[in-house]
Amino acid sequence: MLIGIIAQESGFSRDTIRYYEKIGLLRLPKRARRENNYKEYSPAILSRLRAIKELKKIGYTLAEIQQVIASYETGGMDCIAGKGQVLEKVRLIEEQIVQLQTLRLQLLEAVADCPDHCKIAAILDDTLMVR
Amino acid sequence: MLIGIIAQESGFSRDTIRYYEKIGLLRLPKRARRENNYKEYSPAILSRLRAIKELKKIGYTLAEIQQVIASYETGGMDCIAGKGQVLEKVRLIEEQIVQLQTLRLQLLEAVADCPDHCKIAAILDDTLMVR
DNA sequence: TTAAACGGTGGAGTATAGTCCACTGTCAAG
DNA sequence: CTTGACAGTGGACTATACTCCACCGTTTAA
Repeated sequence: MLIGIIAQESGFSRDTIRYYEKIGLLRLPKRARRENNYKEYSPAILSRLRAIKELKKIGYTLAEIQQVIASYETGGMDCIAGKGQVLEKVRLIEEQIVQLQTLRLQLLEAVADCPDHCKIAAILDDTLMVR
Repeated sequence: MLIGIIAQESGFSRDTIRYYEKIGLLRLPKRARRENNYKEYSPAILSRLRAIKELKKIGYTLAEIQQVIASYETGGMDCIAGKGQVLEKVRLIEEQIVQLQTLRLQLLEAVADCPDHCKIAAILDDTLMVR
């Protein structure tokens, strides 16, 4: 199929598919062309795009996706090691959540006394001392 | 003071300070030069860098910082409007937290049955159907 | 036939916040 | 004096994931 079709079927834009080819996430044989030089995308490429879509949904980066699919395709996919990596991702996410929650509290605190007392103005008073 | 000194005092790198000048977050009068053409940074610039540092700590982007400082300096700082903006930031943060928590659960779910059942492999089985 | 959509390529741009590189001039310390 | 650090400028690079632009050829539908 042509790129417009596979774009439609996969839910990725043509530009995104070309980008994935450029970074090696998708591989098209050089001979996969029509007579007019248009690229012929096989159903296998569509499958791969669907895999990419699913993995992106659970937070995998493109680099990680490339790695996971490569392992899978060479039959060397190690669920134990994969679990370790996933748990590491979970840990990073938990860290992020804590940071966001801290930030949230700080912001709420900043406006708690508004308009009687404005913490942002206080910061600026303390640092700029211009008023 | 010279850039090395203000970098030291402010905790920002020289490159960062130059970057802030470039994007207009810091403004140096053209005449603020020594005889050898080295830039002379006034204490006011240091104050401003300190303000930037504090605002970054509570999650403000550089664009937001530029805006807030500008308002403050023109005496037009509106605590009420500022509160609205802050609460909007809080809302976005809360959204992010929810997304991260969802993602966390999904990832934990993905490895829950590992190594008996590997969800990642299942995704790849479903999509790639190559094994 | 014509115009618009589609396809191709190469490359730059976007967002955000820096960071690094190349080159030149100045300053300070050994 | 010499060398290394410091300062300046312009511009490219980094990270991540696209998206847009310019230009050219092909296809499609009115």
